[in-house]
Amino acid sequence: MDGPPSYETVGRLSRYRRLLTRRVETGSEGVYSHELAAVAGVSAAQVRRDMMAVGANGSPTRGYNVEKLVECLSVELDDPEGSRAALVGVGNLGRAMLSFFQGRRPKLSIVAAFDREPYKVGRVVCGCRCYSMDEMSQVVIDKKITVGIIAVPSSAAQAVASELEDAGVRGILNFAPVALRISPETFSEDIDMTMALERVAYFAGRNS
Amino acid sequence: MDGPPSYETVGRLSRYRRLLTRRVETGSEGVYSHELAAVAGVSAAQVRRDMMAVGANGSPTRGYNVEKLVECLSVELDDPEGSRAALVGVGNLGRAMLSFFQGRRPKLSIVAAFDREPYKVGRVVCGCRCYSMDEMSQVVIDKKITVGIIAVPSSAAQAVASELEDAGVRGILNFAPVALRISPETFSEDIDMTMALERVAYFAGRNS
DNA sequence: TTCACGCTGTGAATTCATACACAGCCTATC
DNA sequence: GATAGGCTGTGTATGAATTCACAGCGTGAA
Ligand SMILES: NC(=O)c1ccc[n+]([C@@H]2O[C@H](COP(=O)([O-])OP(=O)(O)OC[C@H]3O[C@@H](n4cnc5c(N)ncnc54)[C@H](O)[C@@H]3O)[C@@H](O)[C@H]2O)c1
Ligand SMILES: NC(=O)c1ccc[n+]([C@@H]2O[C@H](COP(=O)([O-])OP(=O)(O)OC[C@H]3O[C@@H](n4cnc5c(N)ncnc54)[C@H](O)[C@@H]3O)[C@@H](O)[C@H]2O)c1
Repeated sequence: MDGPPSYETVGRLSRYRRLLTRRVETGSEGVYSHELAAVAGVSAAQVRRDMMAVGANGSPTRGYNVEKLVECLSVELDDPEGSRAALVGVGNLGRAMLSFFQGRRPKLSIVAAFDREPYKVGRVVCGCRCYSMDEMSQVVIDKKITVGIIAVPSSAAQAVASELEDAGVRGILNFAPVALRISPETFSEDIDMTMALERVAYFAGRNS
Repeated sequence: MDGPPSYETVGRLSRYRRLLTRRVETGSEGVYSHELAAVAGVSAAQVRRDMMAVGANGSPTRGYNVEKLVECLSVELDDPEGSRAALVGVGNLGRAMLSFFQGRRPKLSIVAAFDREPYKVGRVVCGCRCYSMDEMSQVVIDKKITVGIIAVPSSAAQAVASELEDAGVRGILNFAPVALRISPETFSEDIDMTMALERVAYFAGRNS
């Protein structure tokens, strides 16, 4: 079970790091797989498997060293040069994203926003400048942007995805409820909030 | 492979319905599994399996009747009396949710908002009244609310989840990046946007 | 020094979702 | 009426992710 961490593993690694970052502030030295498992909401065996995937090793008596582990996870997760993201669609959701991610993580930040509405272009939202769509390819190159976030209406999502790809972006986080047709070179992940809410309503009714 | 639709299947059913709703407006009579599969971004076999799960059947020559199918999916997905949701945390993300879901679907709507900030209580945001946290148990009963949406900071998420459960909610959509400890009676789904963005950045770098 | 405990690391088993592959069928066509 | 084509419905296979289960080990106690 070696090789690069899988899709699911990478997601959990991200969560582990966030939880451990909190814990390091409380001054804990070590953490056991079952402790991390409890706060992360997974099994202890799962945690140990994930640790194997990043080559972290713990001691049977002290568990995993928290600081070492955060460092190890960061080496795996963060690009050494950092990653920069562009947000397309400065609407309600887009503004929420901008406000949330501004200045949160040095290695991963939203450095540009795009919108087609002329009255939004040129404005600075949450410390992030909004550009016109025409400027995308230039801005993506200048700012070394590798990630795009699509927060436009679903009717515009496919066009935006293609523009992002053409500009050189290699990862897309898509909030629009459409299946994007993109090159297999480009990684994409969809977050469909409507689907999620409908699913919760479905199973809430079933568990009544 | 009978029995109730699985977690993943329910999610796809929701997506199918949305896609088919658009299609019915264009006047299409029937749809083949491979057509629906293409727009949904899944395989044709997957579509047919999902159709089996809801007991929908198509004809080898005409495919599935679109109107019948939407009806069939709605019978499966929608509670006959409708589902009503409460949003907790009228911040950036909460307001985006409110504006997006207002008046969108008759069988699933956000009918109340809650926040602890006194200056938000009593205001109407996107047609939805904001209540104080003290009013939760009463409002949940009065409005027959079965679903809760958690959009508060992660430090407050567990407390809010417990309050929602105590009030009688049986399904929770959680945006805070913490694993909720809730009764197994209650269904919960997490949407962790930070994790999703970190994952996209990770695989974007890898596919460079 | 010896022993017992509890955790790590990991092969094996299990579970679950998805994809394959084809029998059966309906329709259109000749 | 016979035939060919293409799609549905589904048993089976494949593949991936998770869990089980335990050997190995370091530590602290007796
Ligand atoms: N809670 C939510 O907000 C929510 C929930 C579920 C799904 N979504 C999805 O997220 C996406 C965004 O939702 P929202 O609520 O922020 O929408 P919104 O209407 O508030 O914002 C959309 C923004 O995109 C811009 N835009 C439109 N077409 C564009 C184009 N071709 N190029 C560039 N910019 C363009 C608009 O000017 C606007 O600023 C939608 O696809 C929606 O389906 C949102
Ligand atoms: N793009 C985003 O907005 C984004 C991205 C990733 C994660 N999240 C998560 O979503 C959640 C909400 O994010 P946000 O950006 O909307 O935050 P926000 O700070 O804009 O809003 C939080 C709201 O919750 C209210 N609140 C705080 N404590 C409360 C309590 N105990 N009871 C009731 N209300 C309370 C606050 O008054 C505020 O209105 C957070 O957990 C965050 O981690 C958001």
